Formats: sequence, structure tokens, C-alpha cells
Amino acid sequence: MTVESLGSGPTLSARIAADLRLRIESGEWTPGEKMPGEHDLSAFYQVSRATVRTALQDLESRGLTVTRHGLGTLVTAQGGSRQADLRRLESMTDTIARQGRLPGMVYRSIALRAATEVEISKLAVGPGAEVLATERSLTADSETVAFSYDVIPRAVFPAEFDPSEVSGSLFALLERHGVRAVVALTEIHATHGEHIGWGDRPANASYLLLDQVHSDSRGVPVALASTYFIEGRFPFGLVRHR
Amino acid sequence: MTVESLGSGPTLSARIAADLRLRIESGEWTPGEKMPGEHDLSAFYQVSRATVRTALQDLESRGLTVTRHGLGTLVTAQGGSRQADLRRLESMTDTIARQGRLPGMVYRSIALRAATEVEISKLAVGPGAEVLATERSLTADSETVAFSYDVIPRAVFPAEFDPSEVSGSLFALLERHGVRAVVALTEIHATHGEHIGWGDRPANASYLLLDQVHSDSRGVPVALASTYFIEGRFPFGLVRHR
DNA sequence: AACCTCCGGGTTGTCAGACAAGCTACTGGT
DNA sequence: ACCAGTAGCTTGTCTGACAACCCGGAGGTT
Repeated sequence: MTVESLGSGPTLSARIAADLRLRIESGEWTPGEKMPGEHDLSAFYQVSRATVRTALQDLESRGLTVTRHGLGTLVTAQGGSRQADLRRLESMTDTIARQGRLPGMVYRSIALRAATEVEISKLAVGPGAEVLATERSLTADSETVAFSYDVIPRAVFPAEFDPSEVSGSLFALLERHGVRAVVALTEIHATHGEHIGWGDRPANASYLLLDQVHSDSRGVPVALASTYFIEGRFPFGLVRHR
Repeated sequence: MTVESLGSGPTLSARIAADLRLRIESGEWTPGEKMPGEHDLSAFYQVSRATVRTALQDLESRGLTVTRHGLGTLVTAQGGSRQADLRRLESMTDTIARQGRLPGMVYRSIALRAATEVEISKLAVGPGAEVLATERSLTADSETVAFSYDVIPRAVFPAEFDPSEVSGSLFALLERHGVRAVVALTEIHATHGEHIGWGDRPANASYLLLDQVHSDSRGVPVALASTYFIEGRFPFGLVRHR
């Protein structure tokens, strides 16, 4: 196995981790089975054992494997990839696409307005600061799966910014302006009621609410997102581990 | 800083990671601030840089820090520890205690019965296998916070097992019989309705349902747990990251 | 036959030093 | 005021070695 044949990635260990994830999900090793030792893997990928260890630590942090001193690395789960992994921060568009469904979104409103007190606090902006507030529904294969209320500080955008240019993923919008959200502090709630959402939606539905504060790598808050997922239309999964 | 003064842990890097977590949560470095470099940390703890790197990868996998090539390690969040971290698999008792509340539980029923078809499939046991099924409510400071339906294969316990000995945490019960759950494949749902739970509970409440299949390190399913958390009585948090 | 102790091979954890690759901030020029 | 180049710091990867640990088998005892 040559390194070049692996997919792209920022670091060598990340590419190897990605390849190992694929091999696990393809069923090359069944749950409970022992993976090759670090020495064998380093020979196979022709990298140092240190690099292999970094990749294996990535797998373990995702709950796919368990590595134990003196024993080896065991595969624990291989089915978790079908569902949206709550630990991974990615755009809703990518999340839906990963499930093999066609993502889409319909903006209901896009407006610049003064920030509310809660927003001022959570976004750490000055009083009276302006924000870009959007309301949109997210669809998968043309079925509405979620309603999202998002808020971005006006200061992120240049002076000549035109709200009407907003379209598609907010992650992409942020990155077009040089801002990259890497962490999101998330609260998870359950709720229901007819006041949630708009348009065509199930009667008496339950909603899974993800209340998120997105920040860049320096800890500066760059966006608030409150997303209501319609129960039953969007599988949320997670691999928990010790 | 001497290694001996750090808390206990299976490995050196785990002890250092735990210490760094404490230092982050204590506010020694504010979000956005750069932590000392790996070389400085290895000198401080008097361990090799490889060990420090392992500890830092643990922090990053928890979303507490972001490490970037050529730049350093930045602290991103320090407030996430107040809430239950969904990524960490631990007993409900420990989770409640971590929030500074007094955990308790009331068993409503404990019974041995034949496994249902769904249970046979999820637990990978033979048809007609027996299971231990329990219903219980979980309390924090005497307030009911969740209802849990749990199922454990009969085969986990010895022949002379007496269901009436069941009490306290199911994790502890499993470990008393030499079984250690290390991974849980979890589905997250929102639901509501008066048919959920029993006894004193809010009218028209929403519930966050965690549907989990617990497995040991060899991938063998050892328990099913369906836990309904009463919305508003139990904060669920998560640090998502790229 | 059943049980126990010891031991050896295989595996991960840690160590040390070195070089490559990437980022930031400053310097010096235009 | 602006821009290119660079020095210095930081993380990523490499190499080789030894320590700590786990499992299963050999050999002995009961």
C-alpha cells in the first residue's frame, strides 16, 4: 500500500485513519475481531509506528475501536456510520448527503437586525450590534426534515455585504468570508408543539432541538444555530464509549 | 511537576490528559488562548513529547482544544463540563453525581422473561433466550429525571442468580459479574405522550429518548437500555468539532 | 482428569533525538 | 503605505529501543 493512493487530508495520519475507517465499515474486520498490530500496519502503509498510533487514536476517539495495552486493537462497532454522527461538526448539507439523500434548503427569511440580549451574550458582541438572522427549512429528497434559526454577527461580513446573496449552506457562507467554525457547544433538547416550524409538517410531531454556539479555532463565537429536527425523519446516532 | 502527584490512571498519558482537563476547566487558559508548546509541556511533566502528544490528542478528541500544525494548541471551550457529555459512556449514577446532584433510583419491576424478537436481534442471542428486564426511574436530588427500560441477557449471570439481588447501577451489576460495557451504539429520539413513564411527572412533557446497545470490548452485546429523559430536568450537552 | 504456576512470545506504552513542514511576526525594501 | 522575504517557533513524522502488559501453552501437582 502506497501513501499516495490514499485520499487527501491535512496530515498523513488523518489519511490513514480515514482509510482504516473505510476498511472497518466495509467489514474487513468484524466487531470483536483484532486488527493487525501497529507494527504490521506501519509496514503495510509504509509509515512509522508513531503515525499509525495517531491514526488508531483517532479511531478509538470515535468509538470504532478499543486499544488495550498488551492485547491489541479490537473493532467494536461498524454500523454507526449510517446515522448522522452528532460528534462531528459538519454542515447540514453534508450530513444529509452522507446519508445518501439529496440535500436542499428553503430560506423563509433573511434579515439584518439588532441582536437580542441573549445573542449579545452568546456571541460576545457589543450591545446594539447587528446580526444576520435567517430562517430556513432543510430538506432531504424534497422532504422537510428540519427547521433552523441561525444568527451570524454582522461584523463577520464586509461593509458592502448584501443579505440577498445568502444561499445554500451557512458553513459555506462563512468560509467565503474567511471564517471557519471548528467547534460547536451544543445543547440537546426535546420539544413539541404546533408553534414550531411552518408549512407542511406532521401534526403533533416531536422535535429534537440542537442549540449550538459555533466558534472558530480561537474560541471566537461566529454563529448561533437552533435547529429543530422533525422526529422520525432524521436518524441521529452516536457511539458512546469509555 | 512530578508524575507521581497526578491522579491514578491506566496510562501515563491518560493521567496527564486528566490533569490538563482540570487545568483547562479551572480557567488556567481562556478560550482562544494558546497552551504551552509540546516541548514545554514535556519538560513540565517530565515525560517524553510522545506522551504529551497522546494526551493532547485526547483533549482534541473531546473538543476541548484544537491543535494546528505550525501554530500550537488552542483552548476552545471550558464550560462544557457542567453538562452530561453524551460522548462519554458512564453510568447514570455517575453522570448525575458529576453534576453535583445526589443520584438515586427506584425500581418499578425486575423480572426474568423470554426475549422479544427485537431483543434477540439486538443482543445477538438465540431464539427463546431469557433476559433480565428492569423498569426503573432515575432521580437527582429526589426529583425524577428519567425513566429507563433495561434488558440484559440471562446468560451473563450465573445459574444461581437471584433477580432480587438487583439494585443500584446496572453498570455496577454487570461488573460484579465480570462484564464491562465499553461502547454503546446510541440512537437519539424526541418523543412525548402520557403513556411514557409512571408516577409523578410533568403533564404534556417532552422526552429525550436514548436507545442504546451496550457492548463489551469484543463487540458482544451485553445490555439494551432505553432511557426517557424528562425535558428540562436534565441538561444534555456535547462538544462537536471537525 | 482437573487444576495451578511459570514462562515466553506478541502487543501496546513510553522514551530519546532528529529532521521536515507549516505558521506568525518582523525586517527591509520598494 | 505596501509588499516580499526570512528567522524562529510550533507541530508532524521518522527511527530504534526498551518497559509494561496480556494471553496461551508447557509442565508440574493434586
